[in-house]
Amino acid sequence: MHAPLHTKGERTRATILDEALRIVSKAGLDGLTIGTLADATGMSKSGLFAHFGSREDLLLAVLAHGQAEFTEVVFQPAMAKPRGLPRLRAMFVNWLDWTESAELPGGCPMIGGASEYDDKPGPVRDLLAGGQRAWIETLKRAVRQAVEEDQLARDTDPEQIAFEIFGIALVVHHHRRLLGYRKARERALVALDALLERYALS
Amino acid sequence: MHAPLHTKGERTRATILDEALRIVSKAGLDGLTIGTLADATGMSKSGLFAHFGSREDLLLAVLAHGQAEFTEVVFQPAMAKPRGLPRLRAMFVNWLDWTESAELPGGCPMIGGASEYDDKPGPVRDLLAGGQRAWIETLKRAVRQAVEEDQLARDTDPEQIAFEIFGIALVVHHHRRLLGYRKARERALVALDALLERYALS
DNA sequence: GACGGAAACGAACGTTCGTACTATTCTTTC
DNA sequence: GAAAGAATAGTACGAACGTTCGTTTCCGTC
Repeated sequence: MHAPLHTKGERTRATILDEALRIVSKAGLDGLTIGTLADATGMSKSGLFAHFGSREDLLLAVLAHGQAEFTEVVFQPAMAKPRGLPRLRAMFVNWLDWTESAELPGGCPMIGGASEYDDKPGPVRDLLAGGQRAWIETLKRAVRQAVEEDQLARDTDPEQIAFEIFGIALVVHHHRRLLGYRKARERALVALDALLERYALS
Repeated sequence: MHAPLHTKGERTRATILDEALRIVSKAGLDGLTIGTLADATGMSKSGLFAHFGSREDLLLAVLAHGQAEFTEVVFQPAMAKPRGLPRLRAMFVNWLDWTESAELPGGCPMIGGASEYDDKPGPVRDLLAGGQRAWIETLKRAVRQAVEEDQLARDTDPEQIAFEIFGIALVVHHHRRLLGYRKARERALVALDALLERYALS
């Protein structure tokens, strides 16, 4: 799944980041403290701290780790699907799966981090925004390819679709996590189908 | 706008809550500390603290204050509109206005609080969830009335519409705040129109 | 198996957190 | 205007925060 990690430091660093991602998922970026992360990994604060040098660097490393996992779990499998709608649908479904993945007991760390850092300029916010912008571009590209493949109407607006898809994903996340809403996934698929139907070939 | 506040305590408590709501909007619920709130209001920590008795009670009071303002700014003006679609549209537009209101420099405190507390059971989460459930019910009621008024098809699914409307509001909030996306409002209105068009009378 | 560097530890720093107590100042009421 | 009570301030607390430092333990290499 990953390239082998030779040195001891790289291995523990990887396990730290795995654990940190889980904590961020549940407690948010603000909820990730050196002390609790040290306890969770069975390390000392100072031993763990030495791997990152500052808390901000830790946050950046955790988010980069999360983005890499997102790419691996959501994006790459979708790329195995045919261009256009099948790929777009796979991206969406994989995205929903990701947000309720067992390894993320508190939902997507990037979505959670977004609302925590949307008013805190700095590298963390920049990393989050960059990742999400890239993902939006990926969605738009899939829509454009669906137009090229004659699966959607030629006047389809990729950005509008990407915008609305993002909204569906956010409301699934929100309703399921805060409200315990069980029908979220089903409703999300209905919404996606309706959205794509809007731009169906006439 | 509000009932007059007789005692001094109630007045300072109100100004504290106003300031606290602004801080929560920008920094989140976790970002609201007794110390910073005391500084922002020009009070001492202990003097301010005495108004609430605990930090959790402070958070609950701030959220209740925010919910009351939401009702006043978003819900009540919409109730002045005719039943059905006009009212539903007003709810939506007022909601968007609310999230970019000048008094909320960091966006809607309830949306922000939702992702912070969706994995932290307790009174704060309960209050947030209760408020959002009530709002969803209000949206559904407006949709049902639109059906009764023969503005939407009889097989319209109010819950699906409320679900998707919530998603549009969330993505507006997200895109504008994290990504600085300027077209959010325009795209949201397009999305709402399309959503309602789906259930238009045939 | 010994050496050298990487990795982890333990203790302590200064700061801020929420909270508790006591004292002081200001409001309200007669 | 004085007494009573509410409202605010001052001080202190233990705990947790991120961070630094010197030391110790472990790993990889010759």
